[in-house]
Amino acid sequence: MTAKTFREPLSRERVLATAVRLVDAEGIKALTMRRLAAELGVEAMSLYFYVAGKEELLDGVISTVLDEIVKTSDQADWRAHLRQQFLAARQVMLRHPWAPGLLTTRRTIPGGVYAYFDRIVGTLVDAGFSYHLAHRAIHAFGSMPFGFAQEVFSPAAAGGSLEPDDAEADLAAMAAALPNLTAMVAHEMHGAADPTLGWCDSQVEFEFTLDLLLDGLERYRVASTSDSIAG
Amino acid sequence: MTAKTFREPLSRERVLATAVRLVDAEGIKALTMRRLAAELGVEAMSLYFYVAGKEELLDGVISTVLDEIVKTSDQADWRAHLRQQFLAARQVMLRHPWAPGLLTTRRTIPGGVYAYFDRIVGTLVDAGFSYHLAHRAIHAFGSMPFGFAQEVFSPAAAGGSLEPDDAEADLAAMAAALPNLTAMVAHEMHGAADPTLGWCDSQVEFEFTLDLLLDGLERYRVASTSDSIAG
DNA sequence: CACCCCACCTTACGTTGTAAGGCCAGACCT
DNA sequence: AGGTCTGGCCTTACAACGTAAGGTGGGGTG
Repeated sequence: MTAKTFREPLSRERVLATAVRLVDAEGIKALTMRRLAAELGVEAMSLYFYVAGKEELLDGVISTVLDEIVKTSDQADWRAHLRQQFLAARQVMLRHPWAPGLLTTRRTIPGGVYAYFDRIVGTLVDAGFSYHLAHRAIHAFGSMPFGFAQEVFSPAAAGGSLEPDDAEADLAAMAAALPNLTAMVAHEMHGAADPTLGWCDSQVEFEFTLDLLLDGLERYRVASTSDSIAG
Repeated sequence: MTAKTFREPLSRERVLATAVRLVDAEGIKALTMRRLAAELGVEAMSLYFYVAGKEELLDGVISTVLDEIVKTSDQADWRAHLRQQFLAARQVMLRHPWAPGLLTTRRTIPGGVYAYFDRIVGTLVDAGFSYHLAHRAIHAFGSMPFGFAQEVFSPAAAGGSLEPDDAEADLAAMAAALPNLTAMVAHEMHGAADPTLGWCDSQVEFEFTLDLLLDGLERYRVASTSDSIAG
């Protein structure tokens, strides 16, 4: 009877969850107050009862996404632990490719992030890091705790689609203008096993950079602890 | 005579330069077509003669900023060379704190960036890097060639101002909830020589991360060259 | 003198976020 | 039962945005 007129009552969680689904499906540009309201079978102004405004909506959206990173690693070694943690975060970001771009443009740090970093610092200190080195490590990690690296060469994930365009049209001209880059691409494409992955496997790159940082930090950690023993 | 009515004719360069100055002064939000036109003593639609639209304007703005990175290092050692290069880029980004955020949200790579990266790859290959390792290095650098690291903890540079707020109000509660983070802050603040710099000197952090990456890559380079000799 | 076209302007439309206030069903009190 | 309150949603309205369409005027060229 009431099937036509009945409507699931709104809630902050429902608004934010719907917003995430909307952005997943149609991109960040599609997230307007009116569009989101329509998605919920409601008028735009009704959202303001649960969200202070557009800015707070966006904050809530990234908080919702970050809350998906719940994986608590079972690894004992600090390197393996953080590695597993950051890779889990990366899986979340792959589900929401727009999230990194949104996160970096937000000027308020969403709630829960501090607790997240507190656990990371705890892991480092427990492993023998000084607070000073832990601080450095946090900075060095950059956005990797959130599961993404600054991929300047493929910002297409932020919204639009990457078109190959007339890439092969003037390949000769490109080779002349950019000799090193074209040589590199040629070398890397050659050994590519799976062409569907493209010549640029981000997963491998992500792990390489991550290990580079972890190994480098481990070296500092060992050096500092042996210092304190020797000196 | 014509001082009242005379007006410097528009040009793409003048439009973009004025846009950069406007964003420097009033933030990215202030960059609207009408506002920029007013800044040039002109109507909004006149800009479309020199810029296809808002998106192309933004692309042009970051291109203009990136063009400021012209410093060609005189260092012979690849590490010192790239270090000097990236630190010079950082100076540019410090002049335009909004640029990193804008760059990462753009979905088209601005012209000139490829040439820039081509030179970096050339530097690496000349230093004995394989194309494979050079590729890895490019990814590992992330946004550092552009002079900035992903600073998740201070996205305030993107627009708003960071207010200390009631940070000291419930410090005890924070210490309980975030024991590791508060301990780290306490330790780091203790040795701070210049309190005006804050306890978190980004310059030092930037260089630390940069050296971490450069040293790590150097290790890979040496390992690969000794491999090719030994094997 | 007629013409044209470059560079700029006028007008107008659709869309955005959101301020201000209305409306109505159910809860609650008397 | 009737009056009042109020939480939850809607209506209306406005300023600002990007930009499509077309006008205009003056200097250069035929």
